[in-house]
Amino acid sequence: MARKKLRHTRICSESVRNSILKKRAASLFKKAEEFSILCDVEVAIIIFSEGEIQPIAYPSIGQAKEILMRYLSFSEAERLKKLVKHETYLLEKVNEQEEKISKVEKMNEGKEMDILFNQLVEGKNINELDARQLKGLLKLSAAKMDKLNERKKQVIQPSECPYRPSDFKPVSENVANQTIDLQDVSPATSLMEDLINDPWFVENMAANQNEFGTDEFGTEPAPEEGNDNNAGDDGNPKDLN
Amino acid sequence: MARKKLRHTRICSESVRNSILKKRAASLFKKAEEFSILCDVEVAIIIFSEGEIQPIAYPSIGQAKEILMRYLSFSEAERLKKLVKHETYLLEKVNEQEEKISKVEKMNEGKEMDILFNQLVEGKNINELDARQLKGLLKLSAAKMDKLNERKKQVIQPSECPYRPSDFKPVSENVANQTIDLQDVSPATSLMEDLINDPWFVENMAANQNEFGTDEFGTEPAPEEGNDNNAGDDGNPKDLN
DNA sequence: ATCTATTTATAATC
DNA sequence: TGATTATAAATAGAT
Repeated sequence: MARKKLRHTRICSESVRNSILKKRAASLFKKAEEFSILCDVEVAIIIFSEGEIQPIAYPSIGQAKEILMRYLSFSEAERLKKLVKHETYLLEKVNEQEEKISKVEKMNEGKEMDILFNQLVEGKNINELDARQLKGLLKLSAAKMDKLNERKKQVIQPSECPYRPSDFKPVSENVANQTIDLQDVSPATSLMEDLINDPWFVENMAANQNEFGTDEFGTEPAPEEGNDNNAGDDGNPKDLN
Repeated sequence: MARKKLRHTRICSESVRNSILKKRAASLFKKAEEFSILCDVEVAIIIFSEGEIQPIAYPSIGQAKEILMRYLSFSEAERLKKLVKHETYLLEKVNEQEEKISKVEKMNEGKEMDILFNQLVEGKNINELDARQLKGLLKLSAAKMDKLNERKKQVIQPSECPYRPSDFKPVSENVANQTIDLQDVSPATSLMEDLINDPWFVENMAANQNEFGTDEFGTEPAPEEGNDNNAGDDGNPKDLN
């Protein structure tokens, strides 16, 4: 600084200002260079001139960037942490959705089997089903059989449970209400009536005897008729496992 | 610089070096301040001293950070762009999953209605259903009615289609095979037999007459019996829309 | 820290 | 622009 005391205001003339800017920037960088060597420090300087997009930088734009990145590493790390957290959250959401789908699809499979079961009961030909459907139906049939056997034990040995258990619901409420009254007849008889009138039971019995898909109208009371017309079924189902 | 020409080598003494460092850093910042006012520029300086974690910065650590971030904005923007792209990808994946779920759930609803329909046919009491189930069943019943009516037209006017259409499958194949042969009897008769023996049709007729849930065994051929025991149903279903 | 002999930086001028 | 120069500012080393 010379000839006049330093001014603490902006230089009006643009040309002068630009001239001074160059000199001062060079000077500043020179001092920075000297400083960094003398004191063994890393110095980075960025100068943004109004209107200019590209800044002036020391030691160079690239090096300054590297130094500044290092300086910003702490807050950068925090920002990245948040972003990673958000990303993790989204991935978790995706996984949740996938689980939900597989759950619903499983439910769907169960319902499909229920429908197929009922269709079979109503007389659908077993030959129309594929292996997957047969497999699912066998599983469903086994479950229904288990329930029926359990009920059978309960009714055959009424001493342990003389009255109809409250949690037992006949498959067909109509049959129980109209044709049979468990309070009036012997349990064994009511069970047989119940089972005979239950299409599920009929179908399960047939399944257990390896005789799928009798071609009669399955929901019609079965035992009174001869079941000898198993049209279209050879009685030898393939091994589905 | 004074008393001796400037050294271009590192100061050995740590104490001296630190002393010089303070002076020079202050001087540098003073020049930077003067410069920024005089030339109307933004200046940011970062000084990393070896061993020190926290750097010395001008105009302040916070302001320097802001300026440096702006300087790095271009490469920063690119990084963020990539991250946002990844995030968008994940969000799209989530949306896809949600669509898939709603699709499967819709399918599920359809299957549930099918099951309910069959259960009703087998005698399930209409009172056990809730509004949603009734609504779904009404929809399903309407669809089944449409199909039946279509078939009715086809059979009543056999001139346009003298043989059984290949795409027509009786609901109960047994009934068609055993009790009725469409080739041998008049179309009208076979239709009536077909419909009378079809539990879906029976139930749909009942539904269309606003008489839900007769307490009889619904899969049993119905018309031969008096349908006057509509126990537990007042015949006035609520508006489900 | 303070002082001071020097060196450097630079505003104004050419 | 670039060089000159008078002078302000910076500062190494001593106190």
